[in-house]
Amino acid sequence: MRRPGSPQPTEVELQILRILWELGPSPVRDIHQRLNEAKGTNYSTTVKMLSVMLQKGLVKRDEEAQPHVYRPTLTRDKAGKRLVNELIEKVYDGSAMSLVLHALASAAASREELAEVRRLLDEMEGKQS
Amino acid sequence: MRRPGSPQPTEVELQILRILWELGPSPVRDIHQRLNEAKGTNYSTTVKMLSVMLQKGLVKRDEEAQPHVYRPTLTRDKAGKRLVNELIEKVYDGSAMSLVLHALASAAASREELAEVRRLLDEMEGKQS
DNA sequence: TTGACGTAGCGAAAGTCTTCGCTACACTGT
DNA sequence: ACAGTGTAGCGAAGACTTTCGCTACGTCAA
Repeated sequence: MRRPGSPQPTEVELQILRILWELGPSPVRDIHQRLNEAKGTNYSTTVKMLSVMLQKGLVKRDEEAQPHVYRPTLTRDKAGKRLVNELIEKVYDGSAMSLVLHALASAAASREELAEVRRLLDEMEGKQS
Repeated sequence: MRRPGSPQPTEVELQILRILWELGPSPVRDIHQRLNEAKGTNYSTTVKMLSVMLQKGLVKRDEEAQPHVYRPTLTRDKAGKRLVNELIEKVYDGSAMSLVLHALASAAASREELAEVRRLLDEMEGKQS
Protein backbone atom coordinates (compact mmCIF):
# COMPACT_ATOMS: atom_id res chain seq x y z
CA MET A 1 0.00 0.00 0.00
CA ARG A 2 1.26 3.45 -0.90
CA ARG A 3 0.57 6.24 1.49
CA PRO A 4 -1.91 8.81 0.19
CA GLY A 5 0.47 11.74 0.22
CA SER A 6 3.03 10.27 -2.15
CA PRO A 7 1.52 8.13 -4.85
CA GLN A 8 4.15 7.33 -7.44
CA PRO A 9 2.51 7.66 -10.82
CA THR A 10 2.34 4.48 -12.83
CA GLU A 11 3.35 4.16 -16.45
CA VAL A 12 0.20 5.44 -18.11
CA GLU A 13 -0.40 7.98 -15.41
CA LEU A 14 3.00 9.42 -16.11
CA GLN A 15 2.19 9.53 -19.78
CA ILE A 16 -0.90 11.56 -19.00
CA LEU A 17 1.01 13.85 -16.68
CA ARG A 18 3.49 14.56 -19.45
CA ILE A 19 0.65 15.55 -21.73
CA LEU A 20 -0.74 17.85 -19.07
CA TRP A 21 2.67 19.37 -18.41
CA GLU A 22 2.96 20.14 -22.06
CA LEU A 23 -0.55 21.34 -22.75
CA GLY A 24 -1.39 22.92 -19.45
CA PRO A 25 -4.85 22.41 -17.90
CA SER A 26 -6.97 20.63 -20.47
CA PRO A 27 -10.31 18.94 -21.02
CA VAL A 28 -10.43 15.19 -21.53
CA ARG A 29 -10.84 15.58 -25.25
CA ASP A 30 -7.41 17.15 -25.70
CA ILE A 31 -5.70 14.74 -23.38
CA HIS A 32 -7.34 11.85 -25.09
CA GLN A 33 -6.32 13.02 -28.52
CA ARG A 34 -2.66 12.91 -27.52
CA LEU A 35 -2.91 9.65 -25.66
CA ASN A 36 -4.76 8.07 -28.51
CA GLU A 37 -2.16 9.22 -31.02
CA ALA A 38 0.53 7.78 -28.81
CA LYS A 39 -1.02 4.40 -28.16
CA GLY A 40 -4.48 4.03 -29.60
CA THR A 41 -6.28 4.31 -26.32
CA ASN A 42 -10.05 4.22 -26.17
CA TYR A 43 -11.79 7.36 -24.94
CA SER A 44 -13.35 5.50 -22.02
CA THR A 45 -9.92 4.46 -20.92
CA THR A 46 -8.64 8.00 -20.86
CA VAL A 47 -11.61 9.12 -18.80
CA LYS A 48 -11.12 6.23 -16.42
CA MET A 49 -7.43 6.89 -15.98
CA LEU A 50 -8.18 10.50 -15.19
CA SER A 51 -10.74 9.51 -12.62
CA VAL A 52 -8.24 7.14 -11.03
CA MET A 53 -5.65 9.89 -11.01
CA LEU A 54 -8.18 12.27 -9.53
CA GLN A 55 -8.78 9.83 -6.73
CA LYS A 56 -5.07 9.43 -6.13
CA GLY A 57 -4.66 13.16 -6.08
CA LEU A 58 -2.38 13.26 -9.09
CA VAL A 59 -4.70 15.66 -10.87
CA LYS A 60 -7.42 18.08 -9.87
CA ARG A 61 -10.30 19.20 -12.02
CA ASP A 62 -12.50 22.17 -12.41
CA GLU A 63 -16.04 20.87 -12.53
CA GLU A 64 -17.46 24.31 -13.11
CA ALA A 65 -16.03 24.39 -16.56
CA GLN A 66 -17.93 22.36 -19.10
CA PRO A 67 -16.31 20.15 -20.22
CA HIS A 68 -14.29 19.63 -17.02
CA VAL A 69 -10.74 20.87 -17.07
CA TYR A 70 -7.97 18.72 -15.58
CA ARG A 71 -4.68 19.98 -14.24
CA PRO A 72 -1.76 18.16 -12.66
CA THR A 73 -1.13 18.68 -8.95
CA LEU A 74 2.56 18.02 -9.40
CA THR A 75 4.91 20.12 -11.46
CA ARG A 76 7.21 18.29 -13.77
CA ASP A 77 10.05 19.36 -11.51
CA LYS A 78 8.48 17.92 -8.38
CA ALA A 79 7.60 14.65 -10.04
CA GLY A 80 11.05 14.44 -11.53
CA LYS A 81 12.67 15.06 -8.21
CA ARG A 82 10.68 12.30 -6.61
CA LEU A 83 11.56 9.84 -9.29
CA VAL A 84 15.19 10.81 -9.24
CA ASN A 85 15.33 10.32 -5.51
CA GLU A 86 13.67 6.99 -5.87
CA LEU A 87 16.14 5.98 -8.53
CA ILE A 88 19.10 7.11 -6.46
CA GLU A 89 17.81 5.19 -3.51
CA LYS A 90 16.93 2.04 -5.37
CA VAL A 91 19.79 1.63 -7.76
CA TYR A 92 22.66 3.75 -6.61
CA ASP A 93 22.22 3.10 -2.91
CA GLY A 94 21.97 6.76 -2.18
CA SER A 95 24.94 7.96 -4.16
CA ALA A 96 23.50 10.77 -6.23
CA MET A 97 26.80 11.38 -7.90
CA SER A 98 26.84 8.04 -9.64
CA LEU A 99 23.55 8.98 -11.17
CA VAL A 100 24.81 12.39 -12.23
CA LEU A 101 27.79 10.81 -13.90
CA HIS A 102 25.59 8.36 -15.76
CA ALA A 103 23.17 11.01 -16.83
CA LEU A 104 25.96 13.27 -18.00
CA ALA A 105 27.50 10.43 -19.89
CA SER A 106 24.30 9.67 -21.72
CA ALA A 107 23.59 13.30 -22.46
CA ALA A 108 24.23 14.99 -25.73
CA ALA A 109 24.58 18.25 -23.90
CA SER A 110 24.82 21.64 -25.42
CA ARG A 111 27.48 24.14 -24.44
CA GLU A 112 24.91 26.25 -22.63
CA GLU A 113 23.72 23.32 -20.62
CA LEU A 114 27.22 22.38 -19.62
CA ALA A 115 27.79 25.93 -18.51
CA GLU A 116 24.64 25.69 -16.45
CA VAL A 117 25.95 22.62 -14.72
CA ARG A 118 29.21 24.38 -13.99
CA ARG A 119 27.37 27.27 -12.46
CA LEU A 120 25.43 24.97 -10.18
CA LEU A 121 28.62 23.19 -9.29
CA ASP A 122 30.26 26.45 -8.30
CA GLU A 123 27.30 27.33 -6.20
CA MET A 124 27.46 24.05 -4.38
CA GLU A 125 31.13 24.29 -3.68
CA GLY A 126 30.64 27.77 -2.35
CA LYS A 127 28.02 26.68 0.12
CA GLN A 128 29.93 23.65 1.18
CA SER A 129 33.20 25.17 2.32
CA MET B 1 4.65 -6.28 -23.94
CA ARG B 2 8.33 -5.85 -23.23
CA ARG B 3 10.74 -7.19 -25.72
CA PRO B 4 12.83 -10.07 -24.45
CA GLY B 5 16.17 -8.33 -24.76
CA SER B 6 15.37 -5.45 -22.44
CA PRO B 7 13.12 -6.39 -19.58
CA GLN B 8 12.95 -3.52 -17.12
CA PRO B 9 13.22 -4.99 -13.66
CA THR B 10 10.18 -4.47 -11.48
CA GLU B 11 10.26 -3.25 -7.92
CA VAL B 12 11.09 -6.47 -6.15
CA GLU B 13 13.31 -7.67 -8.95
CA LEU B 14 15.38 -4.55 -8.54
CA GLN B 15 15.59 -5.18 -4.84
CA ILE B 16 16.98 -8.62 -5.54
CA LEU B 17 19.40 -7.27 -8.12
CA ARG B 18 20.72 -4.83 -5.55
CA ILE B 19 21.35 -7.67 -3.17
CA LEU B 20 23.18 -9.59 -5.87
CA TRP B 21 25.24 -6.57 -6.82
CA GLU B 22 26.29 -6.23 -3.24
CA LEU B 23 26.91 -9.86 -2.42
CA GLY B 24 28.07 -11.13 -5.76
CA PRO B 25 26.86 -14.51 -7.05
CA SER B 26 24.89 -16.16 -4.27
CA PRO B 27 22.68 -19.09 -3.41
CA VAL B 28 19.01 -18.51 -2.68
CA ARG B 29 19.60 -18.80 1.00
CA ASP B 30 21.78 -15.71 1.17
CA ILE B 31 19.56 -13.69 -1.10
CA HIS B 32 16.55 -14.70 0.90
CA GLN B 33 18.12 -13.73 4.17
CA ARG B 34 18.59 -10.17 2.97
CA LEU B 35 15.22 -9.93 1.33
CA ASN B 36 13.53 -11.31 4.38
CA GLU B 37 15.32 -8.85 6.64
CA ALA B 38 14.21 -6.05 4.38
CA LYS B 39 10.57 -6.98 4.03
CA GLY B 40 9.70 -10.24 5.72
CA THR B 41 9.43 -12.24 2.54
CA ASN B 42 8.67 -15.93 2.61
CA TYR B 43 11.34 -18.26 1.29
CA SER B 44 9.04 -19.59 -1.41
CA THR B 45 8.53 -16.08 -2.67
CA THR B 46 12.24 -15.48 -3.01
CA VAL B 47 12.66 -18.68 -4.97
CA LYS B 48 9.74 -17.80 -7.19
CA MET B 49 11.02 -14.32 -7.89
CA LEU B 50 14.38 -15.75 -8.84
CA SER B 51 12.76 -18.20 -11.20
CA VAL B 52 10.78 -15.40 -12.80
CA MET B 53 13.95 -13.37 -13.12
CA LEU B 54 15.72 -16.35 -14.59
CA GLN B 55 13.03 -16.64 -17.20
CA LYS B 56 13.25 -12.94 -17.99
CA GLY B 57 16.99 -13.25 -18.28
CA LEU B 58 17.71 -10.87 -15.43
CA VAL B 59 19.77 -13.51 -13.66
CA LYS B 60 21.57 -16.65 -14.63
CA ARG B 61 22.30 -19.57 -12.39
CA ASP B 62 24.87 -22.26 -12.03
CA GLU B 63 22.97 -25.49 -11.63
CA GLU B 64 26.13 -27.49 -11.20
CA ALA B 65 26.72 -25.94 -7.85
CA GLN B 66 24.55 -27.33 -5.09
CA PRO B 67 22.77 -25.25 -3.94
CA HIS B 68 22.39 -23.33 -7.21
CA VAL B 69 24.23 -20.06 -7.44
CA TYR B 70 22.53 -17.02 -8.94
CA ARG B 71 24.26 -14.09 -10.55
CA PRO B 72 22.89 -10.95 -12.19
CA THR B 73 23.25 -10.63 -15.96
CA LEU B 74 23.28 -6.86 -15.66
CA THR B 75 25.88 -4.79 -13.89
CA ARG B 76 24.64 -2.09 -11.62
CA ASP B 77 25.98 0.42 -14.10
CA LYS B 78 24.11 -1.03 -17.03
CA ALA B 79 20.88 -1.28 -15.14
CA GLY B 80 21.33 2.23 -13.86
CA LYS B 81 21.98 3.56 -17.29
CA ARG B 82 18.83 1.95 -18.61
CA LEU B 83 16.72 3.33 -15.85
CA VAL B 84 18.23 6.76 -16.20
CA ASN B 85 17.50 6.76 -19.90
CA GLU B 86 13.98 5.67 -19.22
CA LEU B 87 13.55 8.43 -16.69
CA ILE B 88 14.97 11.03 -19.03
CA GLU B 89 12.68 9.86 -21.74
CA LYS B 90 9.56 9.61 -19.66
CA VAL B 91 9.76 12.65 -17.46
CA TYR B 92 12.21 15.07 -18.96
CA ASP B 93 11.24 14.49 -22.56
CA GLY B 94 14.77 13.64 -23.47
CA SER B 95 16.56 16.50 -21.80
CA ALA B 96 19.23 14.78 -19.80
CA MET B 97 20.47 18.05 -18.41
CA SER B 98 17.30 18.73 -16.49
CA LEU B 99 17.84 15.43 -14.80
CA VAL B 100 21.47 16.20 -14.03
CA LEU B 101 20.49 19.49 -12.49
CA HIS B 102 17.89 17.81 -10.32
CA ALA B 103 20.19 15.09 -9.26
CA LEU B 104 22.93 17.53 -8.44
CA ALA B 105 20.52 19.65 -6.49
CA SER B 106 19.41 16.72 -4.39
CA ALA B 107 22.93 15.51 -3.80
CA ALA B 108 24.91 16.12 -0.70
CA ALA B 109 28.04 15.83 -2.74
CA SER B 110 31.56 15.67 -1.45
CA ARG B 111 34.32 17.80 -2.79
CA GLU B 112 35.86 14.84 -4.55
CA GLU B 113 32.64 13.99 -6.27
CA LEU B 114 32.17 17.51 -7.46
CA ALA B 115 35.69 17.44 -8.85
CA GLU B 116 34.82 14.25 -10.64
CA VAL B 117 31.86 15.88 -12.27
CA ARG B 118 34.04 18.79 -13.35
CA ARG B 119 36.49 16.43 -14.90
CA LEU B 120 33.78 14.73 -16.90
CA LEU B 121 32.44 18.10 -17.90
CA ASP B 122 35.83 19.16 -19.20
CA GLU B 123 36.10 15.99 -21.15
CA MET B 124 32.74 16.51 -22.76
CA GLU B 125 33.47 20.07 -23.74
CA GLY B 126 36.71 18.95 -25.23
CA LYS B 127 35.10 16.38 -27.42
CA GLN B 128 32.30 18.64 -28.47
CA SER B 129 34.21 21.60 -29.87
C1' DT C 1 -40.10 17.04 -28.39
C1' DT C 2 -36.87 14.30 -30.51
C1' DG C 3 -32.57 12.71 -32.30
C1' DA C 4 -27.69 13.29 -32.66
C1' DC C 5 -23.62 14.23 -30.48
C1' DG C 6 -20.21 15.12 -26.93
C1' DT C 7 -19.12 14.13 -22.17
C1' DA C 8 -19.03 11.48 -17.72
C1' DG C 9 -18.99 7.25 -15.08
C1' DC C 10 -19.55 2.40 -13.41
C1' DG C 11 -18.21 -2.11 -13.14
C1' DA C 12 -16.12 -5.92 -14.83
C1' DA C 13 -12.44 -8.17 -17.66
C1' DA C 14 -7.67 -8.75 -18.81
C1' DG C 15 -2.95 -8.26 -17.80
C1' DT C 16 0.93 -8.00 -14.77
C1' DC C 17 3.36 -8.43 -10.35
C1' DT C 18 3.91 -10.47 -5.88
C1' DT C 19 2.84 -13.72 -2.53
C1' DC C 20 2.84 -18.30 -0.53
C1' DG C 21 0.85 -23.20 0.41
C1' DC C 22 1.98 -27.45 -0.68
C1' DT C 23 4.54 -30.97 -2.87
C1' DA C 24 8.84 -33.21 -4.19
C1' DC C 25 13.49 -34.24 -4.32
C1' DA C 26 18.44 -34.71 -2.54
C1' DC C 27 21.53 -35.41 1.05
C1' DT C 28 22.86 -36.62 5.84
C1' DG C 29 23.31 -39.29 9.94
C1' DT C 30 21.25 -43.17 12.41
C1' DA D 1 15.85 -48.09 4.94
C1' DC D 2 14.26 -43.99 7.31
C1' DA D 3 13.58 -39.48 9.46
C1' DG D 4 15.16 -34.90 9.43
C1' DT D 5 16.75 -30.88 7.10
C1' DG D 6 17.60 -27.88 3.29
C1' DT D 7 16.48 -26.78 -1.50
C1' DA D 8 13.53 -26.41 -5.80
C1' DG D 9 9.21 -25.74 -8.19
C1' DC D 10 4.22 -25.46 -9.48
C1' DG D 11 0.06 -23.39 -9.52
C1' DA D 12 -3.23 -20.55 -7.69
C1' DA D 13 -4.56 -16.45 -4.93
C1' DG D 14 -4.39 -11.53 -4.16
C1' DA D 15 -3.21 -6.94 -5.39
C1' DC D 16 -2.74 -3.45 -8.56
C1' DT D 17 -2.94 -1.45 -13.31
C1' DT D 18 -5.04 -0.85 -17.62
C1' DT D 19 -8.66 -1.58 -20.74
C1' DC D 20 -13.30 -0.88 -22.51
C1' DG D 21 -18.50 -1.98 -23.10
C1' DC D 22 -22.44 -0.02 -21.91
C1' DT D 23 -25.29 3.31 -19.74
C1' DA D 24 -26.69 8.07 -18.65
C1' DC D 25 -26.97 12.84 -18.93
C1' DG D 26 -26.87 17.57 -21.12
C1' DT D 27 -26.96 20.54 -25.05
C1' DC D 28 -28.21 21.96 -29.56
C1' DA D 29 -30.67 22.06 -33.90
C1' DA D 30 -34.56 20.71 -36.61
